[in-house]
Amino acid sequence: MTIGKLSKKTGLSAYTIRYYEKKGLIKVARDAAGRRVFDEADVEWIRFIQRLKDTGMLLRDINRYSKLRYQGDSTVEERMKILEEHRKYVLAEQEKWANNMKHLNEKIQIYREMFMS
Amino acid sequence: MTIGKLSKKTGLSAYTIRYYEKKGLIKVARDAAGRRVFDEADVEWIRFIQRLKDTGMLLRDINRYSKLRYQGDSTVEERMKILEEHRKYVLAEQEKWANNMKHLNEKIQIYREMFMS
DNA sequence: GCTTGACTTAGACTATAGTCTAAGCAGTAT
DNA sequence: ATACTGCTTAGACTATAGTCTAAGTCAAGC
Repeated sequence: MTIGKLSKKTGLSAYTIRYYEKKGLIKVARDAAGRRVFDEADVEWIRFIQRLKDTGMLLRDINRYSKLRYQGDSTVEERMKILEEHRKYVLAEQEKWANNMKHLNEKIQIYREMFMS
Repeated sequence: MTIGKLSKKTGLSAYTIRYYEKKGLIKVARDAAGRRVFDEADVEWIRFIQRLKDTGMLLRDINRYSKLRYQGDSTVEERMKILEEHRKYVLAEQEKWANNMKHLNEKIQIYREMFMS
């Protein structure tokens, strides 16, 4: 699969995919002509990167995880620890969002009363 | 209250508070010597800005809201609409976070099984 | 055999949101 | 009076994450 196909599959722009490769987040195979070649495993890995990004992990930290992943199964424990640490962060964020949502609802309610009366 | 006190109260740096003023998010009174003077109403407003920011609203959009707010009660309806729109966004984000959390837990579980066995 | 379209590179540019510096002024403490 | 602290300004600088351009290569269809 070419970078264009992968871009369509993942929703990342080709620019961004190249940028992720340059940063070290993904390692990419090449064909005889020097063009990037991707497979389904790359798609899965990109999707996981997107999840980490969506939950506020910085590329810097995703990169740390990525380096371990490319080192193979011996790094499973360390990767698990990173994810467990990140899980704590996500839980805290969810709490923050819930709290902010509560206040947002209250504010809207106040406005609604002001506007109705 | 000076900018230093407000900074301590809100957790924003003095730099950031000045930056928010420059951007138009907050309007600030001055004393005879030209120094910024804040009151409790400013603290409340900053705290609300922080909530909007924490829920992913861009300064650009917070600014739009701010301009209406400084125009007085006649803009209540419009502000309410902005908040209701933003509320939808926050709900969608919460769903995304919940979904990502689910996958994160699954991944951790897989690692845990790999590590334990 | 030429055009078209997708690919390649390095490096410049953008957006967002700060963060800091330099030079200077105001008010308080010794 | 002098030193100290906290404030003032404009504008330069930083971090993060892309986004795009220029110049060129390659393979397929006509």
